[in-house]
Amino acid sequence: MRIRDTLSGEPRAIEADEEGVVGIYACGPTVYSRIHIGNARPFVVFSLLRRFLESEGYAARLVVNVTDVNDKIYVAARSAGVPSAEFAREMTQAYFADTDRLGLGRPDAEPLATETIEGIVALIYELVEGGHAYEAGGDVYFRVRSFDGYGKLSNRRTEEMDQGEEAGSASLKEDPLDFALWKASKEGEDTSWDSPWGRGRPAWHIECSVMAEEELGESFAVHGGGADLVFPHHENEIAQSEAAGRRFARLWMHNGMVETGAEKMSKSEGNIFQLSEALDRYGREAVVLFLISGHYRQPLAFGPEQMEQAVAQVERLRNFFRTHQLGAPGTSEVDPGARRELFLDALADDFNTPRALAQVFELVGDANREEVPGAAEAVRDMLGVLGLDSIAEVDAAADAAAEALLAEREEARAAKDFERADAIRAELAARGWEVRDSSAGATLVPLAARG
RNA sequence: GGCGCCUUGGCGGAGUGGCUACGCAGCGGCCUGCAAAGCCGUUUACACCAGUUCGAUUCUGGUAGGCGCCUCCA
Repeated sequence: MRIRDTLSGEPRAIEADEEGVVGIYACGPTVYSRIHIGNARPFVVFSLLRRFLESEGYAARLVVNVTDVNDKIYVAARSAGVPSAEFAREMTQAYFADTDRLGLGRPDAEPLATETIEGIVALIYELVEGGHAYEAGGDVYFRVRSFDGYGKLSNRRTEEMDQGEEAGSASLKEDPLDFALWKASKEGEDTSWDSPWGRGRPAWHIECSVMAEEELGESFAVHGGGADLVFPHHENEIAQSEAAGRRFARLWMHNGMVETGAEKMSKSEGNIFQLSEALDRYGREAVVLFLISGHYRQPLAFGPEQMEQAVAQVERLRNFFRTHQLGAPGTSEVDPGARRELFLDALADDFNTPRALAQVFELVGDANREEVPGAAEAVRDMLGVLGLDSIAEVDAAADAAAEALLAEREEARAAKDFERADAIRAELAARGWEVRDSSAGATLVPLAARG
């Protein structure tokens, strides 16, 4: 299993630790609003990466944090008129509910920043003791120039960094490059904790350094997240953890952005499409399929047309299972096992999901042409690795009224009363059923959900 | 301005120094009472300009355009 490592810029093997565990830490959301399709991409990518690794025999452990204390949460809570802790709790629950609907299971651990305060304070204290951080007016800042490796992940040099920030404001920093580890409690902030530097709360980056270590140890296999986190978030995590003597992540993996039009979907751009709405309109299979229809590192275009395509692809796969049963007899030149190997090879090669999906569709096409023993099993297994084996499930049985109409239509057809038969077909369509005639008789299929 | 990435057929989106990616949509056909599903065929795809090469969409250089990060962001 090789993944393109952001730090070295090269494909590198994923290395399990001594216990044989592949620890994966993926940055989760800051819960100040419902998550959108773009936020769902890393959730899907890393959930499926864990799934694939497990299917390959690794013991994978996925940790996805929730950042539930943050400036934006204070702001959003205030405008919602509720205490920020309560607001964060509600949004965290909404995040769990929304991602549950993707049907990919939960990460193995989902730590909250607010439940990691003790460890956060301890690490900051350690950094201060080691000379890598300093207290100033109740805040604590990381001393960037004390860490030689700063900039190695995002390929920036400290000399070239924009230092013009906070022009005019009375910064307490020794150096404009320094970033906050701990922030003194301010007016209007209704959550705070005791620390050696007074009441306050953690700044943005520090919680991930601590949570990753608490859940996965001082060194772990993969650290992931959206490409927009490379700088400063992940750069700062490296600085915090490595300055404190940790080996930290052995490989960095970043997913590209979901774009609408030609722009990144982001809450600040206002061009968002909520995950829950996408699930309502297109169904979980189409949403998951859409999110893996492009390589994880590339930007991915989102739009109604793209989602309709995903719905149509799901339908094609579903139709395959409607007409191809498991345990099909016969012989064929087509080797489903070989397809499955190519599918797994594609995933093992920098998690190339579009290439893997092409193998699925190749086999579906082959088996639609001729009966291929084992094809249905292989397709279902491949989809299973991608969390999409629900597509193989048989349709819910039609209700009695629909079945009666279908029988009536069969009678009309037998009597060559096609006008009547077509009228019944329209009636069934209005009830959500599509009639499909075949030599084996007519069947009812649920109409596909379309946006 | 700095760093990184991208430009593939109507759309989405892989990939490769010479061999049909795949899917969606359109068109024609087969099948069908008609449809649907499925199958077959189909519209000379690789931004532009040079260079390397027997041969480049694939490598190198440049041009144009676009995106991301540099401030909160998956």
